Amino acid sequence: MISQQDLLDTLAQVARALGNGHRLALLERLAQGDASVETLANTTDLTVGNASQHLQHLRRAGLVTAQRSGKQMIYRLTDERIVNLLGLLRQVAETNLAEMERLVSRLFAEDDADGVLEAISRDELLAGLASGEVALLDVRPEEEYEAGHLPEAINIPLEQLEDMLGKLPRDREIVAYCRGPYCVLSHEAVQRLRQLGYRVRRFEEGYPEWKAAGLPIA
Amino acid sequence: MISQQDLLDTLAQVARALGNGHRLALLERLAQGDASVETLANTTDLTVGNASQHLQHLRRAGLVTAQRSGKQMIYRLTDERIVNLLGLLRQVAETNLAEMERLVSRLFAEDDADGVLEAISRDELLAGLASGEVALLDVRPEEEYEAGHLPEAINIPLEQLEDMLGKLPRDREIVAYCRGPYCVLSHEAVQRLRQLGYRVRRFEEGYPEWKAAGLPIA
DNA sequence: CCATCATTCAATAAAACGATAGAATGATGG
DNA sequence: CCATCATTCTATCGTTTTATTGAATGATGG
Repeated sequence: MISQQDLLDTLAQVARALGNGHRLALLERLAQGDASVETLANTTDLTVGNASQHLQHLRRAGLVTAQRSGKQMIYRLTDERIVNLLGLLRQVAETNLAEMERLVSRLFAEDDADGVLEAISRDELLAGLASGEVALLDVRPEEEYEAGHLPEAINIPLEQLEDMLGKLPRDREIVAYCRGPYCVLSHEAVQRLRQLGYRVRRFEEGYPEWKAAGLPIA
Repeated sequence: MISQQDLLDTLAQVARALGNGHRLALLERLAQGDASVETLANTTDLTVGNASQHLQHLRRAGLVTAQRSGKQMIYRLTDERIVNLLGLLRQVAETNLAEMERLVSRLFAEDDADGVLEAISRDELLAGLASGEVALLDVRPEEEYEAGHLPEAINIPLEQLEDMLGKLPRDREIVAYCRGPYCVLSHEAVQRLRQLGYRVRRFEEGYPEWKAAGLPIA
């Protein structure tokens, strides 16, 4: 006989798959685009063997799928909603766990005592784009930009920021985005561009959240 | 120095708190309304000590809060969004984990070979209520009904179903609901009422989801 | 078919988790 | 203040999870 508890136990398996920082890092990386085990291992600072093991765990939980392409295994998220799930988990954690707020503020707000770096919300960004008052800047590595980006976004990887200033408009406010709410690339870019006199803010989300919301991508 | 990984590790702690069937059962019970440790232990088939331990775990993760009331500790969900989080987890699991689908169908669909018991969605229900074509039936125990229920819902606990048929209208379709998608009470009620000739369907969600969506409650 | 490369599997040890039983704490009513 | 009740804490043991290591598998190009 089947009870409701069996369902909850199975549900718990899925939640347990999310219950490891390394696996969350793998999922966040996969939200940028499909990748091989080696790529995933490199971008998450794991050994290949360890990454493989965590990916199997995620696969058993139905969160990722794997497909062979030549010598490599290419992993991908099974479902766009996983990004929504992570986003909601993040929101709940930030609201209700003091430790979380402490970490977030230490990661981001240290150089922002006056709050001028306040991030721009999705709705504000959509309005700014519609009115043509905002130019979008993608500061992720070129590879991730190529795998998908917000419409009309200019790509300047953070390392090359000062070398490619010519691509940035001076007549509009710039909104920088990167991998997601916890990615520091856009935060760093905003600080450096402000020093140079640009009018620039950070988008509070990133490419994966934009895509998971069903908004158009390029 | 703080890294993004520290944030993900903290986030993983919260996810790990969801990674146990008993704790999910406790959260589902709390979604019906606040409750004492003893009540929670009884409704989830745990010993009091064990329930207490799991509740501490949930509290450390920021998912529940406790407040003393006389001799008892009353626990509650810290955040309505936790219901949304569980709902999204459920959706992702059902879509991507074959095991999950198998369990759900074995729990519900055994006596429903012809699919006539198909559940009604939230949008359909709202339309039916607006047009007055639908009467709502809450088949949870009276105590949970009293703690909160959908507007205009009639309460007939499942055990007393046949004794209180007089409260049910004959001129409208009846929609039965209970604790949530995995709760079997409304499913059972629909089967028994159909045998008696009533026009009745099951609401595919439950009271907590309705409340978490910000819809009006009584 | 062989050498190579990417990935997975298998075995191990350390750490974390989960259930239980019994002691300790904290509030209540006499 | 004492007895009682609800809950939490402590200690223990068996199970599960995690990282590491090295061997095995599977596809590729010569």
